[in-house]
Amino acid sequence: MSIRARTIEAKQQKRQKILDAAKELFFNKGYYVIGIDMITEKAGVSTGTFYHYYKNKIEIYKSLQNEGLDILVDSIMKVISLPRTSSLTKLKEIARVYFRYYNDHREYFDIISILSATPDELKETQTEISRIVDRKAHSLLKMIESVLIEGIENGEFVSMNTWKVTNMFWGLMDGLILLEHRNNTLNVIGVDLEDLIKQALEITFFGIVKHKPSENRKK
Amino acid sequence: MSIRARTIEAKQQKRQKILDAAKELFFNKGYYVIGIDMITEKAGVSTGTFYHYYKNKIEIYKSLQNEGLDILVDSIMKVISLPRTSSLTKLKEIARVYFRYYNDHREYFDIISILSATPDELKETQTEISRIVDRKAHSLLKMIESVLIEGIENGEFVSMNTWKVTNMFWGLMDGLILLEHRNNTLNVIGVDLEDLIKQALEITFFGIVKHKPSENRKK
Amino acid sequence: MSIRARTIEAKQQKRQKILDAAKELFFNKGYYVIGIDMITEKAGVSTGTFYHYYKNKIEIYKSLQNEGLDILVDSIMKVISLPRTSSLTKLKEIARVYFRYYNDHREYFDIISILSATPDELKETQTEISRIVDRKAHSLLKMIESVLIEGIENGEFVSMNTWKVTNMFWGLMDGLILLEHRNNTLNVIGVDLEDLIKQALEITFFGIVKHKPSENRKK
Amino acid sequence: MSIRARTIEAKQQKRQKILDAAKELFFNKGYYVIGIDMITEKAGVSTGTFYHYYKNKIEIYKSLQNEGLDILVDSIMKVISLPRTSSLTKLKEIARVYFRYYNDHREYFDIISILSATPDELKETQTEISRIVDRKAHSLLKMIESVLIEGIENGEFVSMNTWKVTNMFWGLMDGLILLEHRNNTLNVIGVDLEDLIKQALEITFFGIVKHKPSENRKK
DNA sequence: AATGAATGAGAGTTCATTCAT
DNA sequence: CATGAATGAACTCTCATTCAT
Repeated sequence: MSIRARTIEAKQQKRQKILDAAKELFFNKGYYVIGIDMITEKAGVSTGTFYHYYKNKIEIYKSLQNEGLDILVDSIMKVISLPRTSSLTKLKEIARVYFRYYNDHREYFDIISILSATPDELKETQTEISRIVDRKAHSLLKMIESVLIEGIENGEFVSMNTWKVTNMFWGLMDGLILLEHRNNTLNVIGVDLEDLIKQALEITFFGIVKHKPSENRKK
Repeated sequence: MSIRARTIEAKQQKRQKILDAAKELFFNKGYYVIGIDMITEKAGVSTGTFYHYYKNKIEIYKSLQNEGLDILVDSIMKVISLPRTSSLTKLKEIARVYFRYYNDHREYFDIISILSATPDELKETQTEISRIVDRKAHSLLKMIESVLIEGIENGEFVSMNTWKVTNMFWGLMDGLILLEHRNNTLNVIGVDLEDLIKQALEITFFGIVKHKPSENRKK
Repeated sequence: MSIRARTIEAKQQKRQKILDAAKELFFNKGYYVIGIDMITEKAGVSTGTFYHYYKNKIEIYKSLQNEGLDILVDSIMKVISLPRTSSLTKLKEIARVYFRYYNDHREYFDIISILSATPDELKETQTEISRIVDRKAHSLLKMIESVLIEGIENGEFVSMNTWKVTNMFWGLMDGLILLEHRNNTLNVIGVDLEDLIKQALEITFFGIVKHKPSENRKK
Repeated sequence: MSIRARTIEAKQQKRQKILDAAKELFFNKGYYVIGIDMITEKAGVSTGTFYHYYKNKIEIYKSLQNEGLDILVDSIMKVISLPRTSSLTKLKEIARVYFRYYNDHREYFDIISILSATPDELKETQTEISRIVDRKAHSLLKMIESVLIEGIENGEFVSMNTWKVTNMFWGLMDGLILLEHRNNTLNVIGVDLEDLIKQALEITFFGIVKHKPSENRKK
């Protein structure tokens, strides 16, 4: 490895070090409580270095969203491109993947949670990374919508407003995970989150799958 | 009405005016984004007046929690003291009441949401109002627990850790409402929140009600 | 006593109550630390009432100086008008009286201490009471000067700049009392303040009394 | 001198510039009258810069006490370590050194004056510098006490409570200097402060030195 | 005469961001 | 590239004083 390469790598490492420090801090305390100084101190760099790698406080928050989204998108892409899999199964798999993501990358959860209340500034400011994140989140939902469209086309699902249902589907998962995120006491009575999600989805999907006459769901 | 009485009322009105301004602002933008100046400007009072009525920023936030909780507690009390009502029905009624509360007093939702992420300061500072709010929230859950205990005693429910189940029950409702709160698109496919809550509770209660042999729940 | 008289008296009492509260507070904590609210609360009156009796914060401080000075001036006047008393004895008596004043009215000491560092505002603002206090303090020194002049005239003292010596004489006493005021440990080795003052004055007076050739300063 | 060194020096200079501005202002007007803005304006720096160098208003005041104490302690240390000098002479020298200190560093006098009334906050807050100042003041008195102990051991002084006498000794000097500090008119009649201190100490020391029967106190 | 609610300038302090070195 | 000193607007909060009742 050349010196030049090592230097470039070293830079990337520094950038990541800052991001990691910010990730942990934002996750624990939230956007407003964390100051730049706390991040630089934890990362072991100077203020100037911070601003060398990130334009401002909002930018690093967006970068975290970006990083977190990348991991999630990757996992969901894999599910969607599964061959010989029913659309309903894919949706269920997507839910399971999201749940796994929550379990394995808890640090990102609060930060990416797309629909969650984001700092005001985040919404107003439109920087480069900001647009990337928005686009990525949008494309994530578009990917899910494609499953719904696929399902309609192959006769699994009834006709529907796919975009609205996509959003609702995501919101449902998000809400249920949040439920556990806030009070991890669900399994007290033998119901664990994964099960709850499954059942909640069943209820929801009841509305979108094409019913064979024999099927009956009593309330 | 005497002059004196009119004055006292006027004072109360001004206090409320400040609280209302704060309520709307906190609701829309969150604790950290809102400055005292924004509240006083909206309320049409001076900085000094604000601090005449509220000790500090945290205190007014707590006051909003208090006010919001009072409305909710009142409604739930009424349900609990219903005569000739099964414990299960009471729990379902409590859920419906909470949903109604969310619908009618949306301004308070983010602020009181007991399990939601509260500003760090709120947790640390222990003022008078702070203790009142904590006690009130606790007693709210205790009231719900009493329904569970009642249900166990009259043979409706199986034996269980009532306190943990109480928390779970509340978390479930809170999570589901939040789900709608974030993206109000649930009814797109004909499932409205009230229905969803009902069904979610059915799933949950399946774990705690005593089953007669004839009852069957197919999944 | 008529109702009117009783009312007037009541007013005086209220005025005094405020002054007493202020006296104790200023004495313990100093001018800047004490707020109007502390005074009114201690006195059991409203803010408005305070400003009814005293123009502002400075004014009540000056009033305390005035009251304190009155007591002191009275005592010193009595000494000065003593018949058949040498000027030197008078000066020594004045010192003793000042020492007694310090002992009996310690609350006033910090406040009146004429030469002590007074709040800046006090020096700059020129109100009615302000002028009275200044005049009174000045006349107190003038009274002392008169003893010196008397002493020169009757041959007890050498010729001198009486005004400067007066100031020095007062400063000496003030400084010595302050010495004790700050660390009341003088008597540790058997020297009590009264003695120290006496001796210090002896040293000082050695410079102003006319020495007979035979005189020798012993002890 | 390297660029780096020049920079470090520049930083120290700026820190000192702020301290000097504060010194003069505090000295002239007192702790409460001086605002941060006055200091920064005089020093020609911004508010932020002030807080870059000093944690808060109390801290810079303590820093001044620290700086002032350092100068004084240095001088007194030199006296104490004088070889072949009687303990009584050392005490007298300490007094002279303190008087010189007062003369040469008048700016510090009000600020360090250990026994003087310090702002309430200063007493209550326990910061790092706060502890340093307290320790330094205490060790200053301990140094003086060591002279007394030495004097007792070598038979110069009678047995006594050395700690109490130390405090009294310091208070005596402090009081006498304060006397002059307030009204610099002592020398009006040919008695200057240095002389007065000497004489006052003679009186005091008369109580602690071992008297040979032949000794007679004259002057 | 008495009240205390209302005022608002100004206090001390923080912190995201810039820029000379 | 990296530093961290410097900035200053903005923040929360205080308090002497006023004035309608």
